[in-house]
Amino acid sequence: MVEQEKDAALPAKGNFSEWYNELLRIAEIMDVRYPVKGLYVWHPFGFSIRKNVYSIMRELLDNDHNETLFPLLIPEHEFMKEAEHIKGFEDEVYWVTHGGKDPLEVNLALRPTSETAIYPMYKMWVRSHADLPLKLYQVVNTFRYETKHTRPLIRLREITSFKEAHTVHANWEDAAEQVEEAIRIYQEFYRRLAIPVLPSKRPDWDKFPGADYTIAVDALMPDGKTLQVGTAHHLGSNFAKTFDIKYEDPTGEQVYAHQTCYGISERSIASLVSIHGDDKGLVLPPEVAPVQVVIIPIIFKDGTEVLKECEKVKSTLEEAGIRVTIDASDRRPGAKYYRWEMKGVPIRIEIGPKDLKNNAVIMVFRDSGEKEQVPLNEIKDEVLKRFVTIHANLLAKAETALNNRIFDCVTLDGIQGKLKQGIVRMPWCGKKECGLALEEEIGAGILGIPTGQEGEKSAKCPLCGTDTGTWVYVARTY
RNA sequence: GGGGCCGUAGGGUAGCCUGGACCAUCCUGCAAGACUGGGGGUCUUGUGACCGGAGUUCAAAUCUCCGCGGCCCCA
Repeated sequence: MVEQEKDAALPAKGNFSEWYNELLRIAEIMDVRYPVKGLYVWHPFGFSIRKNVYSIMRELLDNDHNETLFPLLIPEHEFMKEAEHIKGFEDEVYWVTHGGKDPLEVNLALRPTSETAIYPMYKMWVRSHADLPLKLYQVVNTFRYETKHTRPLIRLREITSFKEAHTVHANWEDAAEQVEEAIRIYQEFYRRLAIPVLPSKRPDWDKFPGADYTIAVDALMPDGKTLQVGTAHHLGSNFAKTFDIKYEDPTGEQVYAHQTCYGISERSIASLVSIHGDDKGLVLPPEVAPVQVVIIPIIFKDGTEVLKECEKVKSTLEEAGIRVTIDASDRRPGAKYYRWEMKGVPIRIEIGPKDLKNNAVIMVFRDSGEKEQVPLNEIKDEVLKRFVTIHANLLAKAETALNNRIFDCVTLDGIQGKLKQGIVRMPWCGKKECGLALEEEIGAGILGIPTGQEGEKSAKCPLCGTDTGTWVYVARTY
């Protein structure tokens, strides 16, 4: 057994659950040892990934949204206004009931999401059709008292990185258009992370409490389960009526507004880490890698010359805006390779005495493992060029992995085997009884109807036998 | 919702069944030093733990109960 665990070795990715937990620890993304169930700590390295990921989100939203910040605490009487909404959340709300030793006159909810914090203010802010559309977002923590198995970045009691947007529109159609826009933004966001996602319209029983409908995007995890990594909700005028959000239209009439909200959380990072990572650790798209290039000096006896060259290469790259680190610690080079591979650094540059002689460096790429010699004066261009191809390669790989694991089934026979591997697409008549019976029968969830679906071949609902042209995604979900 | 398993240094473990020789084993990490350095180096020295509380007992890492935390399976 020569292959005994070297100290920081990961379990194989095939053992996903263990691999995931170990990766978060060894790659220094999350520390799960905080002594409260479901609450976890971001390591600075993980937080740096988060910063890079969320700056993409901000870039995409800042086109026509404004960032804002609302309070964490919501008074009970506001929280309790929307009946459907309460029903959806009441079992998982944390309540603040005391100030010091004294009971509060009005209990305060820790936001599980911010509709009921934001909309009382929207009531005051929205006056005229000229105020619309109103598009705000915030990145905040939210709290849900999860009773199920909690998991870092995936199922949390404190969601630390909830990006929620809340928009107000003049009519239902404008709001519907905004929901589509939200899904386009999310798909672009995930494209930048090299993650393919599947948008679908959630079945009625699975929509956001208080919404007209919900469209969500799901990513496929390595173990074949899907992870819901973004949602967009058409709220109709349901909340507008409850919170009395009205505007004066051009004819001078007071009418209820229509609203949407859409959110993404650190589940985006769970999918990022899980989908690209491999047996050696993280694999990060260059755009979000905290360290984009690591330089490893190869030192024999006196390392002065080598280190000088490393510094020169570093400044060259930094001038091009690249995030570079030199690992001059006194570990063996091999140990450094493993360490930085674990951390997902897209490009490694090795510089030793041989390279000084050749006026070149050795470049190694994390995604493919490929090695090449690059002349000193071409380093910057090569790195920038490779950043592009690495991203393309990761995306292509992930797309292939996804497409290979979507299976069409027209009957329930053999469906279990497929569900173990990934997502099943099957006909469904659209009736709730059939949907729930199906979920019960196969022990998996209906994700929803793929958006933009039309002209599908007609088939029979495997439960009731009705002809239908509607196909749905079905999967085991997180 | 139901059932099961588990908790020993920063990480992984031995010891637990059958209480005593355990001021607790080994690997790894960490700190210091020396030789080293193109894929996880070697040696020396040092550092660090029985989840919390209550109970049983002459004696608890070990047995019992409660709490907290983790993992797995089924619905």
